Amino acid sequence: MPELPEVETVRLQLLQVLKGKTIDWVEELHKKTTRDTQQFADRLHGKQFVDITRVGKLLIFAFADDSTFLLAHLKMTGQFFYVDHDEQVVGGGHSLDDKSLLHNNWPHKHTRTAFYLTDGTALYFNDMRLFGYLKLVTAREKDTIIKKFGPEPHSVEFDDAAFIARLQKRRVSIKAALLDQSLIAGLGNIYVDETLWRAKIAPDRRANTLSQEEIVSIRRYAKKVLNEAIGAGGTTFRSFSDTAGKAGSYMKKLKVFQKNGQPCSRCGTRIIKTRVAGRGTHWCPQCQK
DNA sequence: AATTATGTTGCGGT
DNA sequence: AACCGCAACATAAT
Repeated sequence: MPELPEVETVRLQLLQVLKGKTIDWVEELHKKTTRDTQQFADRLHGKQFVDITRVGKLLIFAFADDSTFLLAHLKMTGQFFYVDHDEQVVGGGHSLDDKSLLHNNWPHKHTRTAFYLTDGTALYFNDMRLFGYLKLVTAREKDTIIKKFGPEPHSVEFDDAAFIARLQKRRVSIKAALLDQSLIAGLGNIYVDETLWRAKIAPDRRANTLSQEEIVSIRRYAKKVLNEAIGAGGTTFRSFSDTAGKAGSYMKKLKVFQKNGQPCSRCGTRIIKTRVAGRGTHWCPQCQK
């Protein structure tokens, strides 16, 4: 599920409900999720949420005690759910009529970590495939990790010239390059395919064969696609909605992802699905060159 | 029923 | 530094 727009959607939802709340105790239902952190539960007792930020697809929780930060990566199947007294659920990737999400059914099969708050509400981290992680770090460790990320496409610090220079040293496909979070942060499989269709670039082009104009165009459309997807509350191709019932609507705007066999909306040629950079890749063989 | 695919990244080896 | 393949894991679809 989550690329930058989905993680941003989760961030905004969680910030609304968690800000100012204090953790009473933490239950680790599967140790792998917190594998890198000793005394995970003990260290979070009494911590008060003050902010949630995001770098690429990584969520960063800040507390009133700024000696400690909680990093959360959803990877493929991580989801946060916040359950309040009225059994209203906030999170990602669930359908509203799923009765297993009622308060008295938590934690459930895929809940890996549960945060019980002092006001009686709870935050649950579910992760079916166990790739995601929760990790406690110091401010210094957090900064070291953040430095490894490239700029996000919409960032004011994004330097087109530096991006061009780095891409022109890469002999891998442009698809592989755009998935590399150290070059440009936030794109995943869906939004790379969508960006390249809009920029009219074939995903298997070697990065170092792109012109400066083409690279600038990629950045422009990456920014546009991500911003539109954030505005739509993200994309998911399984049932998805948030408590307001509007999240996940970017699905309707997809041009190529999971559209194989359907006519390209620009030229009518059938969209194909091939394997590029080891990933299922959707594109128009006619208008992407 | 076995094989294949799935939204992400990190590692080890070249 | 860049790159490639594979690994982590669970489940649904073919």
